Amino acid sequence: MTKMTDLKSAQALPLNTILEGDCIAEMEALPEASVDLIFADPPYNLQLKGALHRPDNSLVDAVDNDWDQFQSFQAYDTFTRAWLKAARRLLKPNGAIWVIGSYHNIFRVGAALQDEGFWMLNDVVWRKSNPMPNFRGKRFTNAHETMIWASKSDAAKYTFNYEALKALNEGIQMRSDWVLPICNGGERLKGADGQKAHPTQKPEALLHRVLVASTNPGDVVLDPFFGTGTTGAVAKMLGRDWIGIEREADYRAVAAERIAKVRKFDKAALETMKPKRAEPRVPFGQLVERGMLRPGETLTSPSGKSAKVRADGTLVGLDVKGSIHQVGAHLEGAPSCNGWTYWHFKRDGKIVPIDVLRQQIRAEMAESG
Amino acid sequence: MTKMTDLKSAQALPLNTILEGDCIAEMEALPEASVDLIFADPPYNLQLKGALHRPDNSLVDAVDNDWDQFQSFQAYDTFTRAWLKAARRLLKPNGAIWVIGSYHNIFRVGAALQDEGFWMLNDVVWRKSNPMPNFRGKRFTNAHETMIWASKSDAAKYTFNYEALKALNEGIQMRSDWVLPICNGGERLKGADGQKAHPTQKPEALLHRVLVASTNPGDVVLDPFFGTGTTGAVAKMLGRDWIGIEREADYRAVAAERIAKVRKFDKAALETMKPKRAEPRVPFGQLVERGMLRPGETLTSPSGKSAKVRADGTLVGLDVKGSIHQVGAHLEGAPSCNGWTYWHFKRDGKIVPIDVLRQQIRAEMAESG
DNA sequence: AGGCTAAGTGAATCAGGCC
DNA sequence: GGGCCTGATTCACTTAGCC
Repeated sequence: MTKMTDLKSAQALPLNTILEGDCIAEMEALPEASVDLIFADPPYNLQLKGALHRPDNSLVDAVDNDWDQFQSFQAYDTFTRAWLKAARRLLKPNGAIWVIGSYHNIFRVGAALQDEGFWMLNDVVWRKSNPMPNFRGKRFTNAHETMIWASKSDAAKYTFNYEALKALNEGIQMRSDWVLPICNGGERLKGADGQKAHPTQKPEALLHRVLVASTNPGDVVLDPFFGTGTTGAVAKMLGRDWIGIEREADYRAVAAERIAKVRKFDKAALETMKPKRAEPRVPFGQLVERGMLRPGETLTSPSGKSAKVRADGTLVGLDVKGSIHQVGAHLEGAPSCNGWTYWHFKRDGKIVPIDVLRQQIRAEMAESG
Repeated sequence: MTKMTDLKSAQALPLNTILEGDCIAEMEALPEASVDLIFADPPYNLQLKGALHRPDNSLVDAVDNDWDQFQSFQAYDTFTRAWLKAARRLLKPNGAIWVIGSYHNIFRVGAALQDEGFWMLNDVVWRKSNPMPNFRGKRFTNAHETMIWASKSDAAKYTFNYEALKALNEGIQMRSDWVLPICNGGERLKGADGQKAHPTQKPEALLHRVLVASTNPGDVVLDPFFGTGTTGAVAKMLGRDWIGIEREADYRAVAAERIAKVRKFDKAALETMKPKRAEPRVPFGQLVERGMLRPGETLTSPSGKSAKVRADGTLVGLDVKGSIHQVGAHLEGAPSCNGWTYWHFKRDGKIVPIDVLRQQIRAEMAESG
């Protein structure tokens, strides 16, 4: 049974834990096709040539960690392709991946994603509302980072909570550029020495939007470059399961402590706006069977077309017969037509769309469970 | 003498003309190290599978030209590396290149640039103020394109007119994300049939900013994918010399006619380039993403109503869910409601309207420009 | 002229379920 | 998996047309 296999894979997964070690080896040890989403913030391979000072001569605390050093583009590519391959194996067929980077590495990552068979869905720009300025006046303020969102393949039925994102954006569909502040203030984790615990901690708001957009409650989210665990913290809040992989003990310790403090949001708060497709399908014929519309009754369209209802739930127009959608499309010369909103009938002297009858049936269904 | 060599090369250049033919062959025929800047808008290699209709059933006029078709990523890469190699040969040692693209091609272009020895200076995001929406609700609105700005090598003393850009941006350092409208209206070139002359004409404002930033008057600017000649038109306005290369006779004809009409710089034109500074819209969902309000938290109204916040920035009340405005209006039995002033939350023991949080975000945004 | 409404359009990798 | 059918889905801006 498929269900049992799923269950077995799920049980084998070390959910809601931080794995220690190299992400490639750790991913290879996990069961294939077991993860719904991967969020990855890999090393950026910054090519910094020396210390950078602000105009007031203070030193900029740049990323100079060992884990960000690669000998060449080729070495970086080899590393990138290896972890992407391991990541792809882990994803369920309908799974997806997000990778974030800057101009130093994102183009190599993007090309590798395509070469490995991922299917790009969007590139999303995180537009920082408070970036570090360019102190020397030699370039544009580096005010954004780029995220790539890709499904496992071009055939994948990836998750996208369109209505929820549209709600987040007050009724307008969400764009590919997101304006969000960088992570600082109380959210920025500090070590015992008061220094920032991780040089590139991502803001929780960014992960919130990523996870609301592309996962559902109960999904498994894996982050192979876990760092201080922003992915895990937000996943926990949102009722998603998570797995982190991190090499550095210091980061693991900070992440574990951080996530332990996180409270999950109430179940009701996790519900988001749902698409219409999620509602039960009501065949048009049911309206006729139930006597809401009589065979022989005439339906009309806003454009002045008309057709008659038949006993089997089909319509017949001037030179056409078929479903409410087919007849509407034919009469309009359109490639398709939503008959529910196209066709109208008369009730109490008013012209109303037949969709109100469908809504009536759906309301009844909801009441009776 | 270096000066003489420069002069000789410059004289051999076919300045302010459109060369006909394949850009690789044409570039190879020009003298090396003779060009100050290259602006390239190569084919994006869109992989469209079928017709797309808008919700009103009208057909989207997609880019399906032959010149955008490639057999595979490998074929696209071969093409890309060939023209980049020819372009690099043409550049003076301190020259630079801009390439524009979308997620379909820009990652491959970026990786190839690095592999060919170009040195990335910035990636710049063109945020379209009026992009085409995603009609099926399957992805984020594809609301931006990416430009890469790179010098010929990491040793190049490239041109960057920092102060001019800062002035263009009202005294604030220019960022790597530029908000500009797409090219339409009177600027959009039409053919004799009234149809758009080119499917992907770029706005002059974009080229204006590129050329002001990275060239000086008298510099030579080459565009190997000239199209309808936006680069040439803006270069002429700004007193730069230009060279275009274009395969298609139709495009060449339109471009030549267009550029002939252009007059050199007119100060009034600069005024239109200034970004608008309207009060930014802040979706309520951003308060949730940013952790200013917690999913599950209760909001109250002065009239004693209450509702709970959900993870997607919608509210859920007794028998209603939706935006802060919708739920407020419903609970009051009013036709509309300003949720920002209607809903309140508790902070430091005091009841305050959620609008204070919006003001807080706007203050942050104002600081960052 | 001016104000209003309707129609048109832009680099797009744009469906899902059932039989 | 293929074929067939249902039915869900858009934002900002420009231009044309009408009053």
